[in-house]
Parts: sequence; structure tokens; C-alpha cells
Amino acid sequence: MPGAGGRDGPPADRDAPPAACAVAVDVALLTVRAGTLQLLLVEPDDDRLAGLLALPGRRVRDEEDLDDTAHRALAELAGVHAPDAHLEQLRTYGDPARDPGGRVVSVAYLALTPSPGEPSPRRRAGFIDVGRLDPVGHTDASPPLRLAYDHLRISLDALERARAKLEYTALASAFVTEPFTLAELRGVYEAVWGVALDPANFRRKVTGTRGFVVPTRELAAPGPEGGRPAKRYRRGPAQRLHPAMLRPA
Amino acid sequence: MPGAGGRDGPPADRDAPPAACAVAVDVALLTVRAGTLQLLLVEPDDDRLAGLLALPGRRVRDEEDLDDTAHRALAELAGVHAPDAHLEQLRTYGDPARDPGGRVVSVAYLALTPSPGEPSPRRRAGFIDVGRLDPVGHTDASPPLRLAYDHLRISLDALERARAKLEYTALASAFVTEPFTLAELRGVYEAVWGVALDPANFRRKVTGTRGFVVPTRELAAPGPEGGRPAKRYRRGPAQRLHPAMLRPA
DNA sequence: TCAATAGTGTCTTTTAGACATTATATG
DNA sequence: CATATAATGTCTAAAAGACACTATTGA
Repeated sequence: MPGAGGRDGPPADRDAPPAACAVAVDVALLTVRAGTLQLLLVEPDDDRLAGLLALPGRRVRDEEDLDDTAHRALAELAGVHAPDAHLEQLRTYGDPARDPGGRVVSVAYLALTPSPGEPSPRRRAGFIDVGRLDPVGHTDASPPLRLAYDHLRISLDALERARAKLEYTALASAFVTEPFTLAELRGVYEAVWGVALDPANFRRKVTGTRGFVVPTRELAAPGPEGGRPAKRYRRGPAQRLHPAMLRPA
Repeated sequence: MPGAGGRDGPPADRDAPPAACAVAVDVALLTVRAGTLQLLLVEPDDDRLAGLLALPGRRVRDEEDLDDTAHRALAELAGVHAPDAHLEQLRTYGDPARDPGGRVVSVAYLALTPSPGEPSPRRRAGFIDVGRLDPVGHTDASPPLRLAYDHLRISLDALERARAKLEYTALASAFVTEPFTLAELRGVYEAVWGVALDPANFRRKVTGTRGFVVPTRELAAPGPEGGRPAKRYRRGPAQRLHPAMLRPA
């Protein structure tokens, strides 16, 4: 609701003044590296949070659009400059107690990018395998990850959003660089969903969905052990998949 | 991003102070009445907005959860008390220029309820047919509706969200009161999507999806012109539909 | 009886899944 | 040649869509 200036009518209806309010943006950036889905995390500067990891996040500046804050958080805190990344709002987390230091309403974003070739992030930032977010099944070699604030919940929500959106949108191509092979695209689904897909049926589904991918005339170089060269494709204009590509039960 | 208190490290990295920031909640409440999908709108108190309609919205109070603000906006501005309504976040609108009176970040909600028996809202509030939101196809009897701020866009986003969610979730039952007949549930899909569905195939789909609806032993009274009495059902535990009920092309 | 609405059965088309087969590369 | 990966074809099972048919009410 806008109208902060003068909308709320007679004094009896007027809301309480804003007092100590803060709006921030936190970004859950997912990428596929080495066949696994990974999440970008940073070490908070706050010493009171030593030993914890957090999503990159920044306060929203005056006159700054929320999307710009998201890009700035990635750049300033993780050295990630990804202007072409897919960026969408996840949801807004507004529990009054979510930050013990004061009320902060956080607009969480989901970002999807192809894997940066190098371990790009400068600063104290890096990618973790999303499997380490799972509250169960940890080992000595992979202790349970501790995230600051409610960032574990945000991360899990982002993960579920990404998994769900692969089903009914063409978003998987946001994880690969153009041009790409269908094996690469299939690898995205397999990494995000954690399942193996039948290459033949996957191909039939993808190429049979109008506008999902468009073929080029290029061929990819085979791997070191040979194999038929794969055709390369680019993203098509389709946003939604009809019908959806359902996760195997 | 929380950590308003002390997270941002050295002064060089510190974000600008919050200054004049405001967070509000706007609610797009949809219901099905008389076979059509309708949206709840109110008249803003602000005289500068005379002639416009708006979504019910309120500032978020200190220590108030966002969901609570949504319920309060419905109650205070439209007299709608619907604690059991389906309420979910739509997205957050943060364009610095969206409110000419000052920066207001608005967390928009989508609310779905069964039709209130009476034209319940007190105050200057009422339901409009969502067809009137369409930017094209207006007549003299139905002039184009003018909404305040960016509330037209929010309303259209809410509409599309509701339409999409009927496909792959069991959310349609949020529009009907229990117990309900399958014809009533089908009427929800037809009103929200604006299409006619085959009763037989709809029944097969709904009853064949585990946990969507559970039968009772009750029968509904036939209409004034007769007809076989319909069985009544209640909502089942399923949240998602597998596979989805796709909108007809 | 008829009209109206609820519910069932059946057939066809489409889509998904399993998996065999062919094609093109490396060593 | 063998092996590896890409691409195509075929069969079966599941689901969607069209629509005939039966069931139960009011007038």
C-alpha cells in the first residue's frame, strides 16, 4: 500500500508511524557446478556471527530499486557481477523477531546463473553444495551447515522454488551458457532434482516443446574418449512449458 | 538481509541509513460470486485519489507480522474478517516512484475466500468483476476501471497467480465452503479460468487425484428445477496436484 | 411423462516411460 | 576393431478429451 504521505484518512484510522523500519534484500544464488547444485554464501562481517554463513544481503537504499539492491549485494559481498542472471523475487520475510538487532524486513531473491568458470567470488564467499542444507544426513566430513538469521529457511525455500519452476517453466536454460547441448541441459535437471533422466525421453520432450530450445548448426566437440558430437542449441522464446516436465515420483 | 544492527562491517561498506522508509501490505482478495471471479476494492480516504479504487492496504506496525497486517487491512478497510482465508504472498513492489507521496515498499498478498454470503464489506468497499481489469474490451456500461498507484498491476499479477495455481495445487477448494459438490468446485475453475470444463472428465480428474477431495455421506439438495442430488465433499490433505490440471489451450 | 442435473462407461488421442537401434566420434 | 556419446525408433502404460449412457430428482 502506497500513500504513505496522506492516505490513511482520519487520525483514528491512521497507522502507527514507521519508527525503526528497515528493508533489505537477500539473494539466494544457485548455480550448477561439477554436476551438483550449489548455493552462494558469504561470511558476515559482524563478529557476533563468527562461524556462521549467510546469504549476500544489503539494505535497500533510498531511490534504489529492489532488483538493483540484489545485484549490488552480489557484487559488493561476493564479487559476483551477473547482470544477465535470472533474478526473481522469492518472498519477503518479515517476522519481527527474525533479526535480534532490530526489525528488518527482507525481500529475498532467487538468482540463477551458469557456473562461473573460475571460483569467481572474491572476499569471503563461496559455493556450497545444496545437499549440505539438508537438516539430516551429515557426516564428520560434512558437518551440518549453520546459517545466520533465517537464512537456512530462505535457502530451502529458494531450493524448492527452483526445483518446482523447472517443472513448468523453461528456466533450466538459465543455468547454462549459450550455445548448449541437450546433455548439458539435462545435466541441469539432474543436478537440481537429484535424479537421473532418460536421455532419449528428455530429448523428445525438450525438442517437442515449441520454443523451449532452438537448434543451431554448431556441433560440440566430443569428450576426450570420443562419442558422437552433440548439436548445440540456444534458448527459445517460450517461458512456460506446456505440458510440464514433471519430476519423477 | 538482517543485521541492521551491526553487520555491515567497516564504514566503507556500510549501507546508507534507512532515512524515510515505509513498509506496507496490500491485499488482493479474490472470491467467486455468481459464477464470476471478483476482486475486493476500496475507496481510498485520500481526497487526492477521488474517483480511483485501490486494494485494501495498511502500513506494517512495529512488532506486527506481515500476515497480521494483511488481515488488519482487510478488516479495517473493508470490514472483511476472514481468519481462515487462504493468504499467501504475491510479491513485493518496491519501485521508488510507485508512490508519489514518498517511498513505500509494499508487500502484496493474494487472499482467496469463499464468497461472503452477504455483500459483507462495510465502508466504501465492494467487489468488482475481474473482467473489468482487462485493459481492452470496455463498453459504455462498463468503463475502464482506474486503480490508484500500481494497484492495477498488482491485481493483474494476483489474477495470473490464482489462475496458475489452480493448475498444479489444490487451491481451488479455498474458494468454496465445506462441504461442497464437485459442480461447485468445477464452477471455481470455470470462473477463474473463464472456460467451460467437461463435467465428466473433471470428476474423473478430481476424484482420481489422491487427497484432493474426500467424500462425505451427505447429499446436496437439488436445484429448483430438479436434478439428481450431488454428493458432498471436503478438502483433502493434498497440497499439490500430480499431475496438474492444465488449463485448456 | 419430461427436463434438469449427477454420475459412469467407453473410445480415441496424446504423452510419458522403458529400452532397442542407429550414427558419429576417439583410441 | 571396441568404446563412448548422440540421436532416433518402437512399444507400452498412463492420462486427457470427446461423448454416449445411466441415475435421481422436481414439475
